Amino acid sequence: MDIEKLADMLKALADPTRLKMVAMLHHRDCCVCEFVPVFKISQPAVSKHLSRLKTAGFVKESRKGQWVFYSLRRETLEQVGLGLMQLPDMSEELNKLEQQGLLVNVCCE
Amino acid sequence: MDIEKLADMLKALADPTRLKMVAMLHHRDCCVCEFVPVFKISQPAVSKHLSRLKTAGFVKESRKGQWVFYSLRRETLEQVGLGLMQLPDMSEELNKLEQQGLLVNVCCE
DNA sequence: TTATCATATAACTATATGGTTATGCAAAAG
DNA sequence: CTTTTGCATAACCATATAGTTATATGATAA
Repeated sequence: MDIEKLADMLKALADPTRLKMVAMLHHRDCCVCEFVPVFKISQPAVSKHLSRLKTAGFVKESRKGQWVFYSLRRETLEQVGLGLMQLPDMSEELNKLEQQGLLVNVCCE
Repeated sequence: MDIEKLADMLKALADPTRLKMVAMLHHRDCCVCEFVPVFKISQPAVSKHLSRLKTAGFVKESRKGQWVFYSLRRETLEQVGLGLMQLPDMSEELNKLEQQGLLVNVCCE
């Protein structure tokens, strides 16, 4: 995965409120008005957090009558886990450093 | 793992520069002055990123003469991966909602 | 000792982030 | 049709974040 994309997905998760939202959605789909009393923040704040999670691909929404329910896209969470285990190869950057003589060589280590 | 702690660790990773630093350290220990030409940011900026990674437990430092080399703490990365797979149980929060009659029940779904 | 190099920290700045209130719209209820 | 409920968006504000330059410190070189 592109490292900029991975960083953006991590940023979407890197907030206690959004992490707890994901944990709740692990149990059960939830609608916006159910999150409000749990986190004790305003409804627009909840909507913005869910929008952030949606943009990053962690949740999808579906309207049920007057409610909008959010559900977890578990495969996206797995992608992030995999992405962390398989970080992109940076050896080219290190090779460039070596060609420019910018690698530090410590004697007697 | 505590969800606040996990969020904080994710925040430390959720930056393209720091993610690339971790990827580089996956190959080889690096000192501060090696990162500077790779990321084209100032030396203090590099130091601050490394300090953030260190506080979160992702790297450790060791002085080698005049240089300070940073190395990866791979077990911390694994902890984060595990933490994402085993998010804390939020069923208690859902039970509270149910007791308060705040769970939405959609008919005919 | 003095000068230089590598690094860390302090002070500052611009932008990102997470919250708020106000408001508009869609769906359900009266 | 009118009112109410649930949600999203806009505008705004305070704090966090990521960069900068200036400077202090520790280790090496002269």
